[in-house]
Amino acid sequence: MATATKSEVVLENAMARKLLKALSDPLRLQIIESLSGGERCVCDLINEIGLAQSKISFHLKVLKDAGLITDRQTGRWVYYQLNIDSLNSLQDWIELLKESSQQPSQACN
Amino acid sequence: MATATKSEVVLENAMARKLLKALSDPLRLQIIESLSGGERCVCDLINEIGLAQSKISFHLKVLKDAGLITDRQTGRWVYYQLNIDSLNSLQDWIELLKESSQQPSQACN
DNA sequence: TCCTCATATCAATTTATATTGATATATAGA
DNA sequence: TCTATATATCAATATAAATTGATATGAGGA
Repeated sequence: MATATKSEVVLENAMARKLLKALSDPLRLQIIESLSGGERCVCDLINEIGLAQSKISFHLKVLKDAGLITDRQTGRWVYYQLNIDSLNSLQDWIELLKESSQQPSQACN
Repeated sequence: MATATKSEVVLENAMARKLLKALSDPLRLQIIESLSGGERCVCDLINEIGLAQSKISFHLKVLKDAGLITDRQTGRWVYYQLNIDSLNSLQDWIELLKESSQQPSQACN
């Protein structure tokens, strides 16, 4: 069983909060799922998902601010990619939840 | 590496959507984190989190509807508990994302 | 039966978030 | 330098979600 100090848990929670918020929109999930197929430029996403460019850009920014994706510019194109580290963090957070809920339960009242 | 059929992936996605939405609120995360310490009745949560009862009840409903928690009534008390299965589903969904992003990337344009 | 307590629900309001359409920026090529 | 293209940003609006305070439900005990 992994161990985590209290301050590590607090950090995990803060990060999880940010990631979960960013993942709470269906359109952003579509983007994430698309990016799980590999790096894509914005124009690819626009074609694939079939939505307004400003909309896609807006949601890409939210995902990027949360650390879920990274970008890289080449000429006029900007390529976006999943950030696997952030997915690992989220998995770790869930793992911690599961672990602590397996401990003997507290008295209630 | 785990394998998943296309329809399984679609199901995973639909479930992930629901779970992530429910986890996108800070108060609900507090509740989840509290429940990770074991089963709690509503009054415990109210004391622990220090917020209005209607607020707590509202968010508990959201979490329950998403399948993240279960409840059990004893007399006048209702006890809530984390649903580990839902956490496993979420982990699986993240795992799928990670796996597919490790495959050779698609041509872009 | 009546009262109290734990919890749920509801309507009104507030607050947060997403969408839209337009415009700005910046790069590449003519 | 001028034009076309890719992407980002912004103000206005629309939509969705959370909060509040009040009331309803339903169980247990007097």
